[in-house]
Amino acid sequence: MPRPGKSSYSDQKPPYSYISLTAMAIQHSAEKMLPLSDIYKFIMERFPYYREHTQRWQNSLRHNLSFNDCFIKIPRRPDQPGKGSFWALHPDCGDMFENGSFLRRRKRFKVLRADHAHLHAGSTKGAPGAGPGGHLGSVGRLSQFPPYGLGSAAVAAAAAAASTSGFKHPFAIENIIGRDYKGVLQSGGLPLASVMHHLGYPVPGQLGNVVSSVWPHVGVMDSVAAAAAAGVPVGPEYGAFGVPVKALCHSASQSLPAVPVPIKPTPALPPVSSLQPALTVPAASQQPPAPSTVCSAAAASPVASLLEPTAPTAAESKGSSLHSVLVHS
DNA sequence: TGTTGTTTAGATCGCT
DNA sequence: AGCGATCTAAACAACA
Repeated sequence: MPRPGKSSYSDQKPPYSYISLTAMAIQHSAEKMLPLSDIYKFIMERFPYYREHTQRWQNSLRHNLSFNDCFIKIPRRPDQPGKGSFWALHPDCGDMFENGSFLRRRKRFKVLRADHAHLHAGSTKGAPGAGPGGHLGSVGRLSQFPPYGLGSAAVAAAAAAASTSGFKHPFAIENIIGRDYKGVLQSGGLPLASVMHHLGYPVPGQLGNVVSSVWPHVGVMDSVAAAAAAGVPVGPEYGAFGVPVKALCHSASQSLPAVPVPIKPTPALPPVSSLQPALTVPAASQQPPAPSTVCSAAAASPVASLLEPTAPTAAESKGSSLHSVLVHS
């Protein structure tokens, strides 16, 4: 896999995997979810390399969407007619990339299910031979979200939370598309606040307060300096692909975000301090206390709560015992 | 009919 | 060498 060098990406393949590119596109969107066609558009707009051989890479990209548990499919709302579903990032997948870098995944993201019997009983199209051994993905993911309402909103909220989790690497999404990311925060377009409000969370009136109080660990620094500090070659060519001069990153002194992520959405939230233990990385994950701990906390997000429907139907019960983990290699 | 989504299979590459 | 991640190709079904 080529690494960023001095030449432009315009004539060579970007060093990002399809998973990374897709994640970028989704993260870049205001709603933190995109239809397939918009994912195509995002990639083609930013990476001229992908303006050719579209059939090849788009097929691969679709394969990745279906295959990888880090992507969740969200049905369209009735008032949003169109082709295909929306795709979002699984709330837990923010910790998927090594040091937040989109150049490399540090571990595979998988959704594990305690009750594998449902895998066999609840299969949709039958797909003979497509047993659970190879692909836990499609049936184990969040395809059972309701086509409208809380599901999509919660996904957006969790995705937004995940996007602010702990990425600090110069190739993290904030640094790649940081200008827009930052703009969303500052322009009031952050879906998290509105969605949290929708879910009944207390939302500060001023978004600036949100940024400063909800993400006090978020600072602004020069991405080039960050890259240099990380020992990553940096060249001016990144500007062509939206890498900002100033990008968000996290200070080392802060490891936990103050985003309240209760197990289930409740009108009255417990004090953040009481939530802190739940926000820490589970011991089983054996992850260092990296700034990305919120990614694990996202497991307790509204999205995660949706994985446990209160009154599951036969189909919905496929996700009733679903939980996600980051599989360490 | 074209797009979207799923699945299978094989190849390549990097890491241990 | 073995394994996992990724890429590529292909077939097929469902849907707008």
